[in-house]
Amino acid sequence: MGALNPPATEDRPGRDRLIAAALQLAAAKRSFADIGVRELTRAAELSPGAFYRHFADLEALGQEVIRAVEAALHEALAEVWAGLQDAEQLSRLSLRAYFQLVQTHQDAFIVCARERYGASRSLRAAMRNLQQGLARDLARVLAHTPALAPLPLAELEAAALDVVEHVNIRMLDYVEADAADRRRIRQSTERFVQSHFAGLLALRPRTPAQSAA
Amino acid sequence: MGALNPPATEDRPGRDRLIAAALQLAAAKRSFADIGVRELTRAAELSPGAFYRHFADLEALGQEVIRAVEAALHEALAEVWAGLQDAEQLSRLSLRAYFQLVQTHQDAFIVCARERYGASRSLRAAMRNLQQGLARDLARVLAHTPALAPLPLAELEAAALDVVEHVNIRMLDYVEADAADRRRIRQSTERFVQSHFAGLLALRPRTPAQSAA
DNA sequence: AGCGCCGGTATACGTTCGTTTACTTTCGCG
DNA sequence: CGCGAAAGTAAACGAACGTATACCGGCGCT
Repeated sequence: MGALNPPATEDRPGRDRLIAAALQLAAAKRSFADIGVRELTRAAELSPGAFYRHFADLEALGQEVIRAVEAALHEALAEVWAGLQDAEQLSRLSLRAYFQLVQTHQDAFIVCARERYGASRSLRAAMRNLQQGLARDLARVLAHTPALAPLPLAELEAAALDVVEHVNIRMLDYVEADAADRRRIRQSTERFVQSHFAGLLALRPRTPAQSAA
Repeated sequence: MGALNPPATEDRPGRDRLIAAALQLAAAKRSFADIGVRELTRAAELSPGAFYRHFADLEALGQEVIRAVEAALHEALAEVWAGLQDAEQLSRLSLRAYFQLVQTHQDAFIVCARERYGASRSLRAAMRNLQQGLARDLARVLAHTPALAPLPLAELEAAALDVVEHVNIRMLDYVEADAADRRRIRQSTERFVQSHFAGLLALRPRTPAQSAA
């Protein structure tokens, strides 16, 4: 997608202007559902009809943005996880990469994060999918750490999903905060992650052989 | 407020019809911001102008609904916490009361919960306030349980806020789920709470006394 | 050279909307 | 009884909206 990965092979300036304008407007207005086609084309300096040359409706545009965000997220985290040598650093490095990514693509990430609770059923579903995919990947990585390896994968995935959801929300506060608060939010988010997995282990019955969920 | 606490001393049928219709519409459309005055008055079988006899705008109506929800929540939880004799039962009983309340006032609770991430800055703030108040009350109760008493109150409040936020989100899934999924969601929410506080204790440097709550 | 598609424009149609205004009805109360 | 406030109505205003249609220039091909 144009706005995140510079176009390379594709060259559709009008389309890219539409996406960029949509991100700006949606970031300001809280959701794709809150922007109108006319308003959007006005911001992109196009005529109203031009929108339909590229998208069937605003939801289609939203779906594309979410796909792009998912790709960027996946790539960044895969890189972190590939170069990981110390399991202790997993949460710190992952969260660092995540918040960095958010900072460079603020609008896209904010808008997608909000869409998780937004008006459009299909965009909500797309975001839930994104989160579940992320949680599955994360759980696989967690399963390779010595501390968490004994836990059943399903439990790791559930916990990972809790974490992903929590981070999603904290990020919404993050982008609206000033520098000092941002540091605080990053720290408390990391505490949350640590604490959540620590609790998972602490609640595990003493003998790992016994498991009934 | 009319829709939650039957009117008693106050009798303003038009106003109550407006609130009821707003809850229905907002629950269907995902937010107060997505309904229009005309649409609302049409649903309430009033003329468009009638709305302004009762509210300055839709946000004012939203504020009132949030106040009512806050009152209902506060009352129900205060009752649970007052009659509590076993600290082990805190999370189970609180969540039971909460989900019960949600079930009987579905629309109001859904809409408010969503407004936490919604388009209106002031409604978002109101919901954040509600959550913080809840977290403060909860932290005070937690501070009286033997297991958590040694933790600093600020830490308890932060953890309580995490819990409140998590529950808020799970509830959104809850109301859209069928009976079987609802049971699952209630259980996993309780696991989350347990695990979160267990992790808080586990990460505490010097606390050999265990007895997980 | 000619054809067709792609991305763009201008324009028009019918809705829907928020809000204001001026008028009416009802009713508690001094 | 009379009157003022509260709660309702109808009607009108201009504005914004989504979408359809018809038209046009440039580009890539054959």
